[in-house]
Amino acid sequence: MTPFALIDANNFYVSCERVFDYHLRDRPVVVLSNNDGCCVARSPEAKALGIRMGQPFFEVRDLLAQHQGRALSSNYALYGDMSSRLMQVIGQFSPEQEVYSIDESFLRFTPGEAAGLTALGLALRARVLQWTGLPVGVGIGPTKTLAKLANHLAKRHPDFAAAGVCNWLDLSAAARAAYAADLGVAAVWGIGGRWAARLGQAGIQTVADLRRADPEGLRRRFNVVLARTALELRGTPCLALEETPPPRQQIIASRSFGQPVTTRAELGEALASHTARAAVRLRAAGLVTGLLQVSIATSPFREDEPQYHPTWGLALPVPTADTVPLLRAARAALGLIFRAGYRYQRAGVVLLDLSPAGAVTGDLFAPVAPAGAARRARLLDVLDGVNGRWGRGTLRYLAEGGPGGQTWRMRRERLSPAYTTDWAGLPGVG
DNA sequence: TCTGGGGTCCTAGGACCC
DNA sequence: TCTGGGGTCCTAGGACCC
Repeated sequence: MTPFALIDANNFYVSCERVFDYHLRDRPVVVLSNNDGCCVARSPEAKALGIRMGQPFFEVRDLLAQHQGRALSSNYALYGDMSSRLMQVIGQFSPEQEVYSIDESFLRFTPGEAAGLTALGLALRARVLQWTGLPVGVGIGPTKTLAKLANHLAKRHPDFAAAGVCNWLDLSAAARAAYAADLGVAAVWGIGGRWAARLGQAGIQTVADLRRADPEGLRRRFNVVLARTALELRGTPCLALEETPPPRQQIIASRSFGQPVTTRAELGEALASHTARAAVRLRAAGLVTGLLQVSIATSPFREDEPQYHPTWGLALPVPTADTVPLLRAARAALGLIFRAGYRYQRAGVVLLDLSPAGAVTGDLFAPVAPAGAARRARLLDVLDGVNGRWGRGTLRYLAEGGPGGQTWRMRRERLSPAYTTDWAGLPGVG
């Protein structure tokens, strides 16, 4: 049994702000989303006033003022900086660390370390507080899901809240059963409101119910994710520590408007700005994109108004991280979906089909009009190079069209090792 | 003209997480 | 009047290909 710990900061954004502003202590504080629209972090005092996660700010503005509360616009540069310090301190307690989100981290320990983990949790919590000023909760368990559950107890249950540490491994079987019977199934990692309702109808209401349920039956009746969750709750690990994050699949830049917009020009300006931001992040990650997707949408809250939320993706002629072709694609996509007469509330850009910059040479995408030996040789060359670097992946190449032609069509094929020796298997070649 | 399996890609939607 | 942003995974149907 290899124990896991989950460490996460309490009310992370608010706690970051409090480190630098003494006047924010001991009073209700919320941090707001973009456009100051919603409350995305709440101090304990704000939670005590009944302010919910994601609640629109205009609904709580008066309440907050009545209690001398403060509402802050978000400062992501600050939170990002505090996050790196937090992760660095946490990482001192185990060589095996997974940074799970901006304020959460898993650690894994060796079986031999299991006995001393409660003390380690207390020490970790004290050191993080002393070195960063951030309060954290620590949950320890034999699986990631149980570490998460223990963390939930550490932060919310009176038995653990004072220490801020809950070690599932230290609990007796009777104590585990009692806590599990006390917790609704929605307290489990991966089970949200919708699933909790569906499970409730099936007679599974508490964590204890879910631990009792037969995983194979859950898989048949619901899905494999739920079956895994049930196994993890019983102490059978199904989720591994992911020390190296999996490659990114998409980069999103989207925003709501402060007020509805109606013209294509306004949408175009917003999309240009989103595209530029996404391109900056793309380059920072050392990636290129092969597909840009644009979406615009009316406000789902205005049920009295006609709704329209189209999406359009355009393949880039050449995978790129340059802003100019991306801007051009975004404008073209907008032209294909824009309809006058709607009040649009948000616009966004998604970059998809990401691959490492420089992994494929531009040569591959140059016009290769004549079919034949030269072309095959060139494709084969590149395939070797790509396969060498990536193993399996997606290869894009020009199948038809030419420099003077009007049709530039992209074809894509899944790359498999066989293709390096069997070039004839590639559609459009030879 | 009909028959058939095995695939990929795209759009859309639902669910979850932080 | 004002209702976040950035991600993941899964499913389904239609178009298209071999």
